Amino acid sequence: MQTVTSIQKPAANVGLGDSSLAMSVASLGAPMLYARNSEIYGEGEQAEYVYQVVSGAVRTYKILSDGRRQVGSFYLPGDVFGLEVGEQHELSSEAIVNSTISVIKRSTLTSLAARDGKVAHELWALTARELRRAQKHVLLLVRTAQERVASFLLEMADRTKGEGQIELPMSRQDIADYLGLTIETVSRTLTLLEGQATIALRRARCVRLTNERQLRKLDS
Amino acid sequence: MQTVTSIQKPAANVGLGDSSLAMSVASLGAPMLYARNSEIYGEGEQAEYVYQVVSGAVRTYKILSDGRRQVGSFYLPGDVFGLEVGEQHELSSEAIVNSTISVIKRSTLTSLAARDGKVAHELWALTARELRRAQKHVLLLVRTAQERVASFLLEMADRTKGEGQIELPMSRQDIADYLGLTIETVSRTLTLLEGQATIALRRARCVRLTNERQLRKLDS
DNA sequence: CGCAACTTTGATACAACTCAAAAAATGTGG
DNA sequence: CCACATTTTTTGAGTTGTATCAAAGTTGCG
Repeated sequence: MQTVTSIQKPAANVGLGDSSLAMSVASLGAPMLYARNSEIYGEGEQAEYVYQVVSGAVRTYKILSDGRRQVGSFYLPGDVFGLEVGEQHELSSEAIVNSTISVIKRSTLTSLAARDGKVAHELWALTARELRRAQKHVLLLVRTAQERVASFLLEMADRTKGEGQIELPMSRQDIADYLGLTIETVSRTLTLLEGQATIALRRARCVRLTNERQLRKLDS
Repeated sequence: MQTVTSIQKPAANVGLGDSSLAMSVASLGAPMLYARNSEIYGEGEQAEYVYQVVSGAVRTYKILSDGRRQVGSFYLPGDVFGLEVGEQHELSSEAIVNSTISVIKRSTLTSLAARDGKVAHELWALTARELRRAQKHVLLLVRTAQERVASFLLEMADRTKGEGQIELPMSRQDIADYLGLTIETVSRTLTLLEGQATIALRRARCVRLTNERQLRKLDS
């Protein structure tokens, strides 16, 4: 499960970064293949690289003292992750499914930033985006299970733009660890939402949002 | 309760910022007085200024759709807050007690940053610090009430360095809204910790950590 | 001193967790 | 392609930690 392969061809531009930084990572980065469940970096490791998902999906997480895992974020194609200001990675990261990840040396970006204030601002803005994401995560964790799941589904729908149908790359355990719930509660809540005809579960990892208005009411 | 007063003398350097940015805010900023419970800025307002606590204490927060309040952070003397990369403030902020706050125009800092890469890096680092704080907050919210309260007390002790004795500027409601609990649960948990001789409550807002080892075990 | 705000304590309710097992999906080798 | 093994997901029954509702103490200020 630890397969990591460098591939030669630059991947097609996923076209999700309108920022010059995301473009830089895409154009200057080396595309690498990570197998499902393989580690990309570990918490506490030197933060030598910055990453961008080309295809697939990534989770970042921490292991708590009691053995539970808390997922910090999910990253989808176009998303940049692993950028640190300090020397070490704050969380660990793994590929959720077989993924292509563009990898660029952090020093390349920081030396670019030293000469170009625009790049420096992009790096700052990227960290600020992560901050807003974490702040939203805090707000999520004080809500009910229904509200957390509804919010998660809407977020995924927004980010995948899959015409009302979401293909979830992650397991119930991943979702539970992101939402601060158990897999049983996530499963039960999805079943409940299905019973209300708020969503339709075509398969376990394929969700159709049949009543987005109702979901947004729960989210709000 | 909305008293805000500009005062003339620069406040004494609180000496908590070894970063040049904190120094810049302290030296270039205008000291202002904010009365207890007065708003410093509101969510969604233009983020025209950056703030540093000189004396007193500040909370940032959001109001949820159901009327509950979630406190994002507490800021103590030396702490910089209200720095945004975007145009608007993400949270609201209020003085917890009568406070002196040093206020500086954000444009002053950003134009400094445009000429001095060191300053640009400081701004970035400050946002990264907020990100780490928010990530810790996420981890806090998935733990038990005892663990949350223990962690909060240790954090406050570290930040106030009050010789094992903490003078809390904030109410039980503030603490509850920070920890994602009710005031009753916070109160009961403090009583429980007191019963275990883990802490001593000299007065409601004055806590002595009598068994820090036990608290750290809960925090871990 | 006396009132208002804050904190603590008590009794009960309920949402989410735990433990357990069935059902469904996924992968593997013959 | 099917039979089997494994993993993942769902469902069920019972428990528990925290919330809610209610009231009694405290504290601090005007």
